[in-house]
Amino acid sequence: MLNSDATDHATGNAEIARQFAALGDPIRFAIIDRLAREGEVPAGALSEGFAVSAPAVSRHLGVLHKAGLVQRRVEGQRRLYSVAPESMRRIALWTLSHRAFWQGSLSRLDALIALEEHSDD
Amino acid sequence: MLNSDATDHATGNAEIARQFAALGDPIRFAIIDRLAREGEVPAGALSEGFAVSAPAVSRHLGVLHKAGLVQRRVEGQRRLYSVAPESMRRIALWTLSHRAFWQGSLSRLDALIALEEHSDD
DNA sequence: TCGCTGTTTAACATATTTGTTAATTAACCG
DNA sequence: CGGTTAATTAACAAATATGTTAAACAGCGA
Repeated sequence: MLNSDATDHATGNAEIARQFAALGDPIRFAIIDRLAREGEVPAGALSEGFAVSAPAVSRHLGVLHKAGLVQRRVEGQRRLYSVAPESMRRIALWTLSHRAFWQGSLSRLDALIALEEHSDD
Repeated sequence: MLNSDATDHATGNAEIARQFAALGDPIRFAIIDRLAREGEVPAGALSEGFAVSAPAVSRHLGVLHKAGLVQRRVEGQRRLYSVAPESMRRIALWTLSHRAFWQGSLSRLDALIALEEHSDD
């Protein structure tokens, strides 16, 4: 058991973990997936789309907003939500930093060899 | 409020959401990050690296295993854990499927993305 | 102003998650 | 066999998350 550095090697690991946690709920994941496809969607439309009450969706949106995954824009009485691009980029970057594990159909050993070969990133 | 299809448009959304949930815990995220860098690591070594007890790490590994994110190999009295490549690929593909949201601004990254450009959408 | 629509906050019950320590299982070695 | 190491499972407390309904807030328009 070491200090907290041991659980947080790279910069911003805690933040991306919180973003993954936000994406971990099926409803929130579906919300993000839908926003990424449809662009801006008002809260009310999302409530109709998912099988929980409007207050529940509202709080899910709050969680996503707090995690930095969505942006909110006020237009009249509606709140229009959309995906925050930077957050998606952060997640994509993380997957790319470990791309040796998913590029092609690599075995675990191949992945490690690939990691050795381009150790930059 | 529609039926459950509305919260699960694409195939396997529930599964990837569970994987995000597994990655959402800071310790589990750090475990995955470390396994992706180091390859196979026995449970005991992980326990030493993170600031919680061995049983706690063991259960985190169980969660990761159940979510399909890690593989377990028994060697003598040790259990060697490693990242399951397919799960990483699934997450990477999800980010790529929404790359319109993040590919805009990083030029060094654009080259990497260009390599994947032929694959989907 | 009043009522209507859109959305969030409050209050609360229930379920899940996470951590701890103690006990258990399994393999190794004298 | 008996002791030691490696890891998991059991039992339980505390914290967090999720859903509901009711109330509150805010903008729109007659």
